[in-house]
Amino acid sequence: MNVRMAITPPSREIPLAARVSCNDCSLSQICLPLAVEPEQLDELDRIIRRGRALKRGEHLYRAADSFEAVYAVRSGALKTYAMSEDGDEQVTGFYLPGEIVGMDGISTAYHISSAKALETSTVCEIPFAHLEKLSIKIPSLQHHFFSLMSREIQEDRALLMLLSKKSADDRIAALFTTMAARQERRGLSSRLFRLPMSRYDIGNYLGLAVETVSRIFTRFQQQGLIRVQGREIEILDSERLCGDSRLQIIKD
Amino acid sequence: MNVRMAITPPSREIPLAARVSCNDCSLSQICLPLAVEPEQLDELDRIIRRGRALKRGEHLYRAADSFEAVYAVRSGALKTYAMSEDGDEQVTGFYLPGEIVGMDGISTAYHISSAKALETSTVCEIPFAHLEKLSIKIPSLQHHFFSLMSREIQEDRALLMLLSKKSADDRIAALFTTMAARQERRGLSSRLFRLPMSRYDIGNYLGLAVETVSRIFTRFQQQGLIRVQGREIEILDSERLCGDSRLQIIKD
DNA sequence: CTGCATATTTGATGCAAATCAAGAATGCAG
DNA sequence: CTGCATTCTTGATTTGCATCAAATATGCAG
Repeated sequence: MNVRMAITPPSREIPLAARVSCNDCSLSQICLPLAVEPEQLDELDRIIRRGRALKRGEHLYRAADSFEAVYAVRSGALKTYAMSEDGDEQVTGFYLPGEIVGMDGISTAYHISSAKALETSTVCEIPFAHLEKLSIKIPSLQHHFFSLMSREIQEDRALLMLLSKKSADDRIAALFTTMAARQERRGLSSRLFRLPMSRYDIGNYLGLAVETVSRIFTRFQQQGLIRVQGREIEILDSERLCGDSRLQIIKD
Repeated sequence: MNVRMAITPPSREIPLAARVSCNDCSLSQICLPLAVEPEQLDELDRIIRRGRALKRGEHLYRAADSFEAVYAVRSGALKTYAMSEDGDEQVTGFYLPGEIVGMDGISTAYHISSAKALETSTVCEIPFAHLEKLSIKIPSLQHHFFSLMSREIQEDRALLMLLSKKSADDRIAALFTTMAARQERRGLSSRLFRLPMSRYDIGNYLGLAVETVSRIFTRFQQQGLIRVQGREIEILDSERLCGDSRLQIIKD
């Protein structure tokens, strides 16, 4: 009955689809399985379609596609964006490995935003109808899912605050801070990381012009807060970066 | 077993708590009960604590309060707001009768925002732990709740778009449009209504200075788009208001 | 390696909305 | 009704960021 493979295969180009259980996944402690007891993991495993691959620029789903599933990012990175009637794009989020994308659309039965790979990525597909059924059998899964959606709301709220009250400096600083935190959650360095998205996407997400983003990156580097090398970022002074990117302007 | 009162009592100062069933509530078709079959409504009724009253300015909950319940607004209006570390307030939403408030906090077990009555209001309290249990027995309720949270996400996204891409004019126009739609949903006039919140709250919510809000109200009136009388609003030209509050500036 | 497309940086200028500063209207307690 | 406290409106001024324009860097197809 137990179809899991005991050991992670000996590396080198084994298609991810071959990993038939969440058990074998290095992300299990930050992804859906964390809400499921080991003995129930099989049930979750059975409904998940693993290892769908996406090339850079490829869509996972588009706005108006019917809503069928949510997706756990396994590798790479995605952005979600919405289009207003008058055609301009708004980036609404970035999704890194271990995070769940696609929870918009539950209420409408179709997606209201599109999701696009920022780089070569793989995702695990979790059909939502199955997940709902399973949530009825596994209360902790239901709770976890409520919780995930609630967190999504919280993140949007934080972004709202950023966009309506904070200076361009504060917004960029916040981006670095949250990226660092998410790196850390995955067990990676929170000091040194690579931004998966373009300056354009950053500007769009934070409600700033590309030029402004670029200027602030440069200035933060001059102020010794970070070191920038293209998309590679090193946080040099997280204190000043978090705390008072605004105050120091007043002082200086 | 059936403890419902058959008929709505003959008006005049009957405490709302006396209405012991959602059945008797005029909002049942837009509130939680819409997700529940009549024969299961008793179960929902049993877990709801009805008719908690709030005076203008009173808090329903505060940030950091432990998260115990969500609330259906019965009458009046509430705002939710969050506080950033540096002390400034961000209004994150307004809640009208039939709407559910308090869904932040599921993931953290404590509220991350505060909810305050904008005017004398009553709410029905729905303990979340009970709701989760009941959702397991009533799949349509679980789905409805997922759906509500998803809609909350969608609304935040729309607001994000507004704040990062749109002019002050567009933001105010959007506020009128969504308020009108919500009035309509309640079966009230979408043309003539009263804003429950102050200019200050509007400015805060939309990321604008109070002065800017006031100026735009005045100008919209001069342009014949609306009629304003304090907090009373009459929509005179919803076409132009929705469509092209920006375009007309270019033309004119 | 070469060349074109795309992404990023840098500088100069303009404007939408914030801020500063009063004044007017409204609400409410006594 | 009177006076004080909010809330709202209006005008003058400042400013942060967008926009325009152009140079430079980077990636990648052939």
